[in-house]
This record gives sequence, structure tokens and C-alpha cells, in this order.
Amino acid sequence: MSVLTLHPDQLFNLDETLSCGQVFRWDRTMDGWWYGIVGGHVIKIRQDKNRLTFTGVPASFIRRYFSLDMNIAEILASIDSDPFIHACIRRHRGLRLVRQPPWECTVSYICSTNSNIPTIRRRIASLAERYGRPVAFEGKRWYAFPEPSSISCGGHDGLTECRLGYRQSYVFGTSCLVPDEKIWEKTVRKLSYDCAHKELMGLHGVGSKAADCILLFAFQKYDAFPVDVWIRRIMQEHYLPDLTLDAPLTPREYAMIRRFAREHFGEYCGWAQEYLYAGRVG
DNA sequence: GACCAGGAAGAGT
DNA sequence: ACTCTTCATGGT
Repeated sequence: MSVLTLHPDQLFNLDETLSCGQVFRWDRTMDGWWYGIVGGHVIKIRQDKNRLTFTGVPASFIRRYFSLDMNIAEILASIDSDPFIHACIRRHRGLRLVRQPPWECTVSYICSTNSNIPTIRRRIASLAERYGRPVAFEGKRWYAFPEPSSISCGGHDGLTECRLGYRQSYVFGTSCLVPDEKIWEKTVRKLSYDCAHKELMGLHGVGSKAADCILLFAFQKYDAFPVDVWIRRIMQEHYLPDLTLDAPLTPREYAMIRRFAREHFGEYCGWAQEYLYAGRVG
């Protein structure tokens, strides 16, 4: 077991961070331990006030994955633009955006469309179990998230048992478009927000919202502001009363909401989005 | 059984 | 560039 002691003003809440809906492969036990698998490493971690106790990866990995190197007091101050977001920040203080592996994140959000979090989690777990490399940890078998070639080499029909529904062909098609996940990641990382967004939209099953999630959670484009049905409702209720909720979200409405969020919350509006989402009811 | 879920693609206009 | 329809699955 390793221990990492947080600085007194180093704001971090492990529970908020892992249960807010940004990640799909972490589980909490009754006695407060979190288990997850990231980049092929099984991680076991818990937080007791300022003390993080963990095993599976070095401290440098933990620091990077949980963005502990970022001064979130400054970020929270910058997005704290009104009473509502202020209340969200206070309620979920210490929530940090993590740095997800981009390929896994991409497939996760392809699998997320028109779905809910428990179902998404089951799909990702199913993909890993079917195609991922097994990893032994505490006498149990875990599965790394598979590379694109591992998914595509089984053929389109190999995916059927993962029960992705109509997303099956999207996952297969996108896996074929990304021969090497490391090269792909490097390419996207060099791009500006706009270019990266267009690039991601070129993948099967990745639209505007999924692209924004991938940019925010995996590429640290903190000005991305994903708009899903929850965020749309929250924005209508608290910021944009003229929005209508009865019709499907159009590309124009999406762009308008995103533009408003950037102006209102600033360059870290993606962090604001996650604090708003964390406070959703339902 | 209707309705909803961290939407997107394709066809038609 | 817009609108409408369809898409497969699981939960409530």
C-alpha cells in the first residue's frame, strides 16, 4: 500500500470524482475502497480526509489520473459566476475531472448514446471481458480495455454478445478507423478544440455531444461543454428559460447553449458542466 | 405498455 | 442547412 498525503488546500473528493458519471469502470465497496482498472492497471484506492491510500500504480500515476497537479481552487473561483453554480460547487466540492485514456473514453461515449449509466457500464464491462487482456488482482480476474484492433479483428458479428444495440456497428466502424490508438491519440492531442472536435466527429457514432465528452474527459479541453438531456434541462431551468424541452435538441440549440456556457462560465466551462451534471436529480 | 436514458445517422426537403 | 425518422437495449 502507498500513501499520498494531500496538501491542506489541495481540494479533492474521491467519492465525488468517481461517482459523478464521468467514468464507467470504478466500483466502491461498502467499506469505502474504490476498485478500478485504468490503462491495464487495477487500482485500489480510498480517501480518509487528506490521506489517499492506494495500490496498483505509482503515486505519479494517481496524481496525473486524478488531476491532482491542478489548482482547482482557481478553477472553481473562475467558474463561480452565479448563485446556482455556487451551490453546485459547494455541494460537490473536491470533484475533479480525471484524465481518461482516450480510446476507452471514445468507445464509452459511443456506447452512451440514448442510454443510461448502468447500461453503459455493463456494455463497457462486456467489451473488456470479451476482448480485453485479463489481469489478476486479489485473486480475481479483471480485464483491460481492449485496443481497437482487438475489437475489430473479431469481426462485426463478434460484438453481438456485448449487446450494444445499434451502437454495435458504430463501435466496429470506429475500431476499424483507428489502427493504432497511440498514434491516433497523439494526432488528436495536437489539434485545437475546433479541429479536434471535427476530427472526432469523423468517427462512427461520435456526434457533437460525444465529441465534447471525449475532449473534456480525455484530452483536457476544458472549454468543451457537453450538452445532454440533463444539462439541457438544467440550462433551461436556471439560465436559458426560453429554451423548449419538448422537441429534440437541434444543432443550432446545441451551439447556442455551448456558446452561452463559454461566455458565462469562462474557459473552464467544462468543469462547470460537470458540477452541474453532478447535481442532477433523477 | 408507455416512456425514458450522458444521441447519432440517414433520408428527404 | 434544416426537419423527421429510425435505431437496440434495459430500467421504471
